[in-house]
Amino acid sequence: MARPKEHNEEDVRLAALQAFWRDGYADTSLADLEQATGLGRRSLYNSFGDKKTIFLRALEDFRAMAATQNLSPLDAPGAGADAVAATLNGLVAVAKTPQGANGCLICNTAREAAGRDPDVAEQVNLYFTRIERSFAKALHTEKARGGLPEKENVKDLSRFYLGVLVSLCVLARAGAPAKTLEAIVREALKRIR
Amino acid sequence: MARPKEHNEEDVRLAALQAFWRDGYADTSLADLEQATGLGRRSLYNSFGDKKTIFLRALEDFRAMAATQNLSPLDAPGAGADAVAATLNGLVAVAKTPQGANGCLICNTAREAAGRDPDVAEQVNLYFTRIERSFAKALHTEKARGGLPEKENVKDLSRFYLGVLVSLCVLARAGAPAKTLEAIVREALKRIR
DNA sequence: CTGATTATGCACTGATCAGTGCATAATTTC
DNA sequence: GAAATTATGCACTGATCAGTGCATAATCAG
Repeated sequence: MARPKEHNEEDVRLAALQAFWRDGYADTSLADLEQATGLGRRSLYNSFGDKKTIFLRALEDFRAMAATQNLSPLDAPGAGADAVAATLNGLVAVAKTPQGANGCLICNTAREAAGRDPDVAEQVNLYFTRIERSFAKALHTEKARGGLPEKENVKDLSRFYLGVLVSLCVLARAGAPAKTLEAIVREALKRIR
Repeated sequence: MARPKEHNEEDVRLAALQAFWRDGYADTSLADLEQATGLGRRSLYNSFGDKKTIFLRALEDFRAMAATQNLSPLDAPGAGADAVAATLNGLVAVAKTPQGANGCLICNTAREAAGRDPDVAEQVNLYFTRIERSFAKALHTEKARGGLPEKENVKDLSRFYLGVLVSLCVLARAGAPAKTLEAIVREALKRIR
C-alpha cells in the first residue's frame, strides 16, 4: 500500500456535480472544479480522469439522485395517478429551492454543444426514457384500477407528462415565477382526474 | 461619405443568429462567427460590437422571427382554440426540420450560464411573457365565444400551453422522436377540446 | 529505517479565447 | 487628382483553457 487519498470520492463527485449543474459543461473550467472539490488538478486527473469523464460521472450521479429524490412516488408499489400528481408537485417544490433554480442538469446538458457528444446524448436519452417509463407504469396501474377511461392512451399520456416535467425544469431555470409552475401542474393534472 | 460596407447587415445578423442557435453562446467563438458571417473580426466589431452585443441582437432577431413564423396563428384576428392547436402542430412540424432540431434559441439560452446575465435574462423573459400573452388572448377569445367552459382559468391555461411549447423545443433539441412531440401536443390539446 | 507505492502541489505546455492597434483599401467630396 | 472618411485584413495582446511532467509528500510492507 501507499499514501491514502485525502478526499472522499463521494464528496468530490457531488461537488463536481453541483458545479456542472450550476454552470454547464463549457462554462465549468478545471479551475472551477478545483475550487468546488477542494482537490488539486493533478488529483482530479489521477482519481477521476479528464473533464469529460468527470462530467459523465456527474450525469450518472444526477440521474441516480433525481430518480431517488424526485421520482420516488412513481416507484412506490401500487403507484397510480396520485403518484403522478405527487411527483409533479414535488418537482415544483424543489424548483423553489436554490438548487432547484438550476433546473435539471440533464435538460441543461441537452442544449449544450457537448450534448452532441454520443456519450452525453446517451445519458440524456437514458434519463428521459426512464422518466417516461415511470409515468407509464403508474398510469397503467391507474388504468387497470379503473381510475382512467379505457380509451386513454397510456403511452401518449406518459410522453405528455414527460413534457410537463421538462417544462418545469426549464422554466425554473429561466426564473419563471412559482405561480407559473404551479399553474402548469394544476392544468396538466386535469387530464387524469 | 466613405468606403461602403461590403456586407448586408441583415444577412450578417441572420448568420450570427444561426451560429448561436446551433452552438449556444459559450460554444460559439469569434472564429466561428467570422466563418458563419464571412466577415473579418474587425468588421464584426466595428459594425456590430462585441460578442455579447452580437448575441443580444441575435436574441432579438430570434424573438421577432419566432413571433412571425411560429406564433402567427395566435396573432390572427379572431384566433381561438384552433389557433392554439395550429401553433403547437406547426411547432412540431418545424421541429422535424434540420433547423428545428436546434430547439429554440431562447430556451437554449435560458439553460446556459450566459442566461444569468441580466440583459440576456430580460430577453428570455420578454419571449416567454409574449408567448403566454398570445395564448391568453386566443383562449380568452375562445371563452367569450363559448368554446370553453366558464370555469376554465385562462391565465392558468396559457401558462400551461407555454409549458407545452417549451417542452417541445427542449425535447426536439434533445433528439426526441417526432412521435413523442406529436403525443404531447395531442394530449395537451385535449384540455381545450 | 528502507524501499516501494501512490497522492499531491506546482510549474509548465501549446491551443484557443475575446478583443485591439495599425496599416491599407475603397469610396466619398471637393 | 487630393484630402477626408470609413471598412477591412492581419498580426498581435494578455488571459484563460485543458492537460501533463516532475519533484515531493505521505503512507505502506518488510
